Amino acid sequence: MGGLKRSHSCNDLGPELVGQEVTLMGWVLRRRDHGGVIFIDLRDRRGITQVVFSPEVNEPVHAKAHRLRSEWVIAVRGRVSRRPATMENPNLATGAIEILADELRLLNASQTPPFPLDEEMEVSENLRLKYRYLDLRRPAMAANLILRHQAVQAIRAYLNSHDFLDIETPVLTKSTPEGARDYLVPSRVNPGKFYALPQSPQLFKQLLMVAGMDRYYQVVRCFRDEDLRADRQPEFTQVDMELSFVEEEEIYALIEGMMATLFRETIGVALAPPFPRMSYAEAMGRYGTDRPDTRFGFELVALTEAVRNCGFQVFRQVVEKGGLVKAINASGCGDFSRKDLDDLTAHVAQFGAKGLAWVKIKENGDWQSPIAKFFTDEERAGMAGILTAAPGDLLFFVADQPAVVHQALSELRLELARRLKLLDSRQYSFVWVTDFPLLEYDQEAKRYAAVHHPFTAPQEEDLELLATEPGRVRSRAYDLVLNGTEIGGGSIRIHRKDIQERVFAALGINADEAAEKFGFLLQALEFGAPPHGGIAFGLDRLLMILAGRDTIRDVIAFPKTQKATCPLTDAPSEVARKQLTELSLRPDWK
RNA sequence: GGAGUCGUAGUUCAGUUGGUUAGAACGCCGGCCUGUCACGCCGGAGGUCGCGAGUUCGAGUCUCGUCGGCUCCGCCA
Repeated sequence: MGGLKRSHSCNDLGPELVGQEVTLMGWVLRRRDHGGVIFIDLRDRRGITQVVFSPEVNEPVHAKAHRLRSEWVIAVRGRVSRRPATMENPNLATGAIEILADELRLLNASQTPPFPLDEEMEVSENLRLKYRYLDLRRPAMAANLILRHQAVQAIRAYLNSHDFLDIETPVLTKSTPEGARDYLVPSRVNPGKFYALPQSPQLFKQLLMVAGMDRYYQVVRCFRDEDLRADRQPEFTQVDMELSFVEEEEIYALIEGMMATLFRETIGVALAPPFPRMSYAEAMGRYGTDRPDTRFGFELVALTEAVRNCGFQVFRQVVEKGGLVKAINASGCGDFSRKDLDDLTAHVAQFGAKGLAWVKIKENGDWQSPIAKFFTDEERAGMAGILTAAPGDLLFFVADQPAVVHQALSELRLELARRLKLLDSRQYSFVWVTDFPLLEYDQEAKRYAAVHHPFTAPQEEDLELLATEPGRVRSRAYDLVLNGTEIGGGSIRIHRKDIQERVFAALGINADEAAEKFGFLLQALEFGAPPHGGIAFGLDRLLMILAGRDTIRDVIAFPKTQKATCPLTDAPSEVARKQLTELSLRPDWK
């Protein structure tokens, strides 16, 4: 750099520095060449400063500036100059000043970038990922990484001040049954055996509690070999924590404080804890999902009893077969077109709904609906009353088995909210969802499976149901939901071996299998395991919401495509035959 | 495993019912320009229409397959 040293960033020059000589280093964002005078917008990750090359200041330097191109890396030495009042740029933090260049060093040239970096133009994701280092130069993307840094710092500071220890856990660990598909790593030293990458440090953090560490946290990478989504990557980051000698209330308060700190210190939003709470049963009943978006209404209303003996066969038969009939009052949507209704019907069809009955309430209260004729006046009035229907309203009904009704109406209310633009990304609606079932019946495997994970404690008063009606046992698990996204979840754990064994029994895991898969945990529980519990947050999802983005890829420096590839490095890739034989792997696909 | 959608210049897109030489904007290259900040003006270059078959006198356009991006279902304790 020829003895030059950067004195300031491209964002911290103001009128107070007028007359001072500074040296900036950065990338050429744009060149405006007027022949006589040349303007360069110089960019680094902190901001943009205008540099002026004038023949009156330094003719050779001015001549040199003609050659500058986009994304060239340069060093500029010059004097800070106040801009004439009419030429200030209010869009730039440094818009009151400019640099009169007296020296220009070309630190590196650049090819013309494959896509423009200077605006918010939508560029194909493939190209952005292939040239991610260019994509990340764009101020919006840089801001996401900066936000991520600030968020992690705020969380660490909060947990450090609450006496937590940051302890690392293994990345090469043991594959365990249940849960997501594992990423496997073959062991060279132990032919035919495999490590698994952790889906979460669950067992290790429990062992740390047995070890007396009391309060543990880690910002930790986790791996799940499942199909990707906008909010799911094969590797993602958890803020993982575990505490001894606590119960639910202490964890709720701790986390509410952490969220308040996080939101204040990153985006300057003041949250107002405590957050509302809702049981799983209530969430399913009112919203049809265990992660309700509580920013808007359109709640589900049960009509099963009201239609049990009604004249509409479709509803009656569903009820007779043990199904549900539920409805949403899309208040004020009576002007939806036939196409709107068709689109919404198609939308709920993807979630298994065989139909979507609708009713428009006319000015005189009459029903405009394909199904109006199947009901008596009394039946219509009864349902309208339950739904508090008023003229101009639009009612939607779904009749089916409970899971279908709930999913269809849950997705319907989200789609309605999107269409009506009710989703304000600057509104932050938290809710704790509690009292989850401990187990659910897996139709395919013909056995019960853990809703949360197998180490979640059952609620004391439901313990006796474990052997008789396992599906009715409630757990001490909780999720924190923000704007319809599950951002974190955890539970009070089982710390007694006898209860852990009873849960394994309910899961159909026999003693031998339990010993083989989790023997180390069971043994640890016999060596003075303290009562403990914890929670883990999906850092990427949390950041997506903080950044107002709709995919976690935008808050991850180097994410993967939906096919789990990396266009930048071309991972995954083939490996040499020798590498496979060293690992005792004998591929048979060629 | 399945559904949808997109793929045309470096980028973002348009391209009619299948019809002659595939367009625009931005970017790029050259020239002019002393106050711009998405500078302006003049000129120019730039295309395997993702790939492969098929239908047709003729395919960017229709059909089938395939590859890739994205969204979703299943899956994700």
